[in-house]
Amino acid sequence: MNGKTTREQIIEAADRLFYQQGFEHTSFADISQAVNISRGNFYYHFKSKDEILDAVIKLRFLRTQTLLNTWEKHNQHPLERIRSFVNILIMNQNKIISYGCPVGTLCSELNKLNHSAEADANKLFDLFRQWLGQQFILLGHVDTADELALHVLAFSQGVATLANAFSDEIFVQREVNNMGKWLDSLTIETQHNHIFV
Amino acid sequence: MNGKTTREQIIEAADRLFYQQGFEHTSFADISQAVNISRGNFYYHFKSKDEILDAVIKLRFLRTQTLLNTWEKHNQHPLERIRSFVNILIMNQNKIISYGCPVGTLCSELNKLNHSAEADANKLFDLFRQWLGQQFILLGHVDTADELALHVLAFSQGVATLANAFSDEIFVQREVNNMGKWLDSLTIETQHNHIFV
DNA sequence: GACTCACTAGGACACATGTCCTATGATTGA
DNA sequence: TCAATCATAGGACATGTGTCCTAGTGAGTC
Repeated sequence: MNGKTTREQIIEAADRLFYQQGFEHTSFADISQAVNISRGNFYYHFKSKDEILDAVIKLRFLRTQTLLNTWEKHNQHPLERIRSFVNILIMNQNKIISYGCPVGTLCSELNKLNHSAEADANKLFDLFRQWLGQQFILLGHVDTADELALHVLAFSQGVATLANAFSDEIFVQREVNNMGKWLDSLTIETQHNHIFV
Repeated sequence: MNGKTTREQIIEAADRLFYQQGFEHTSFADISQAVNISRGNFYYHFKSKDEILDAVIKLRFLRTQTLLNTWEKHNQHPLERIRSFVNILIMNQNKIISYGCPVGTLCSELNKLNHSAEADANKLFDLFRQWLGQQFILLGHVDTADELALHVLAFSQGVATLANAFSDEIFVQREVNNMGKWLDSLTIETQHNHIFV
């Protein structure tokens, strides 16, 4: 129909619905309705609901990697790359206000469900963490790179959670500005370091 | 048995289980087992599961109010009150690492469930927001009180989310220290203002 | 002792859900 | 053209769940 295989359509619909409604609260009926296939046909493509979850996490993982690579290519300066990350909050503002952060809310839910896929979901956080850490290393903050990475990550999670609870765009913009200034102050301290990769 | 009415026991068990397992994932069987009563007996005390959720949110709301009042009594200085808030992350470290923030995760879940109680749950956030704002006003930050309150709230949410995902105590302690320094810098800027209530 | 009433136990009921099975149509390759 | 494989539809099945109903218990009261 639209060039995508049924399997791909299922994964993408599941990805969207898991984000909007949560994993547990999304039924096979929901997904099959979204893809317009029968519920029984489902098990030809996936042996279980958990298998779909795995596929969704894998998809998000690959998408994230692609995104990070894009930011690296489009921004010579590590600081600008970090700004790209922070700017997701603006770019995806509407979605975040409606449904929160896709990564944070998924990890949180799987944690409560005591689901075995929790570790895989946490790897999404790890991906950002490693990448941000790498940028801070390039900025010269070798010793504190991981701490700074976690700080930026925590910032984004906090803003996403409250943006969702309060549906407040202005708050998001203001916090992103704050974070921008904080990033500036980091570079000023080490502006002698101009070797980037 | 232990001086509590059955109704109270149900609410407290539900409060704990909703926190640990999530609202939807907690069944009547879970709660009745925790309280040691039959599942059927349940509907004598509550007409529906949603009614239990309402009672749990109400309980949390009252507990929070009590907590905030305690902090006000025990700390003359608004800055110390705010520090008390930030220190929940340390005080409840183990729970937060295991299950995240009770408020944040509940609001997030109810949002995904499109549950009518979401608004009530968000009032828990509002309670902290108003209270923190009040303290910042007392500190002299009249115009930016609400912004600062949201900033501190977002901070706590971000730290709780990552603490849960990474199970990292050191990260929590470090971020709390950072926030402490940030609070110091706020007072230094306005240390001429010494009128507190 | 009879009565009331708060409280409890146990099971029935309808419904949704994840899973599985079988039959049928579509596509492909020799 | 025909057989084999892919893909799909539809329904069966067991299970768990929220909800509801009815019978029973036990303490207190007249």
